Amino acid sequence: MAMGKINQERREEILSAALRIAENGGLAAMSMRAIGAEVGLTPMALYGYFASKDELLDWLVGRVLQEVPLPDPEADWRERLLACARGARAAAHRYPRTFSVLLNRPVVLPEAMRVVDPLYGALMDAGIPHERVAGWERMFSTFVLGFAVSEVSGRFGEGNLGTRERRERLGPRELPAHHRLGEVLDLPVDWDAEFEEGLTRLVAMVEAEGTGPA
Amino acid sequence: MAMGKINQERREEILSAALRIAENGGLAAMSMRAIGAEVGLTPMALYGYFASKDELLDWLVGRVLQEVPLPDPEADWRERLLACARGARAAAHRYPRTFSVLLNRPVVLPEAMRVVDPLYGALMDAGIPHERVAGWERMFSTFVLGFAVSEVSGRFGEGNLGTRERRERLGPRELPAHHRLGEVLDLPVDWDAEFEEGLTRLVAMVEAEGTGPA
DNA sequence: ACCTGAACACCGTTCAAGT
DNA sequence: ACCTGAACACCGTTCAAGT
Repeated sequence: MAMGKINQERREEILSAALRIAENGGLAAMSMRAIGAEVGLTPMALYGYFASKDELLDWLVGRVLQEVPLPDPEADWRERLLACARGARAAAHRYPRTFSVLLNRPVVLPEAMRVVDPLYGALMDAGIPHERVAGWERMFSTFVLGFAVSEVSGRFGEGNLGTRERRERLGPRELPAHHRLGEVLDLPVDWDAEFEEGLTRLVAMVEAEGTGPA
Repeated sequence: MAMGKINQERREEILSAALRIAENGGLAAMSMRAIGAEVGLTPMALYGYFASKDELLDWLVGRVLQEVPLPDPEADWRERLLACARGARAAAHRYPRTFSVLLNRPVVLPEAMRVVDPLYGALMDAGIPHERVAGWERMFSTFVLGFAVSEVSGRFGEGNLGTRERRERLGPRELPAHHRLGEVLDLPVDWDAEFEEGLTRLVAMVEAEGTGPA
């Protein structure tokens, strides 16, 4: 940037505008021109706040991370882990078209550390050896982000509509296991319950490795 | 499309060209013009094979999935699960700039079912109740894809370079847990081992829920 | 310190036309 | 059945200029 003080409030305003545009219209609609118009500026004025659109997207990761609430530090470490996970998934549901930037871009922001820090704290309090805390945090956040992104990107399937007919187009020779399972695959899915089940398993695994409160 | 027979070979050729361009130059370099030039066609000729660039990207998901090898159906269910997971991660390392399309786009392709089918088969053979097979497959593939995408997108950090100085810029008040952990966070990470550890845990969990071979 | 306007080299895509 | 060329409405970004 090579720039002196710049108006931080205005920068936040620009990022919120970008987020708004991405949520109605999709990420593709989030052009510099559209963002500029949303805040009443020429597209070129944005280059006073961000060196490029790519840098703006990096900051947008931080803007989305701000929407993940921090857990109550007084709570049990289990409660803190659950609160972080549920808060992140809730943010994904709130910003379904933008959330995937979290998995697609290298995270090199203070905001990322702000969100990771309570996870480190909870894992230490669970008694995880210090040299293994970062690895557990990666497991935990990979599950949470992976699940949330899969949900909102539609990778898990949009309510299984049409799944049955697609399955039958290929036949039991190509898809033996699908056909053995049959109509069980068309059952509705309780995504909340599935997420909570995964979380419960993870917390149990942390508990098993931990040696009790530090 | 509203189109009769079209040259399937040519379509594969186009998708391979697109993959090649994305890998050297990044996804942003994968323009219709660039893809056309790579196969010796006008950009407009591509619209005879794909209705839009978006549809081309959907097919590209299938093209990447083709790179995930199918496991030996004679092997133990554990071996089959491991083979699928390692094969998918290997594909991510082979196509680091393209692989994230798998998590970002709804998957509605026969190729996706082709990859999922052996997972269903392995989970059934592990004794997972039929109505829970799809859920387990989602857990498993979320871990594998989430980990692989995080690795290649740099979300896990590029060898922790600069982590220390960024940590110290924020101080122990904002990042208490980071500072309690201190230099342990700068230790090098064995990604292969971390992936294998996660896999081992997942397989153990499947085994615990399963009731033995069907 | 912050913003604009014109311009450049690109995009994806439509349309009419060619063989 | 397959492909081209010109054109349209967009992009991100540079540069010189304005206050």
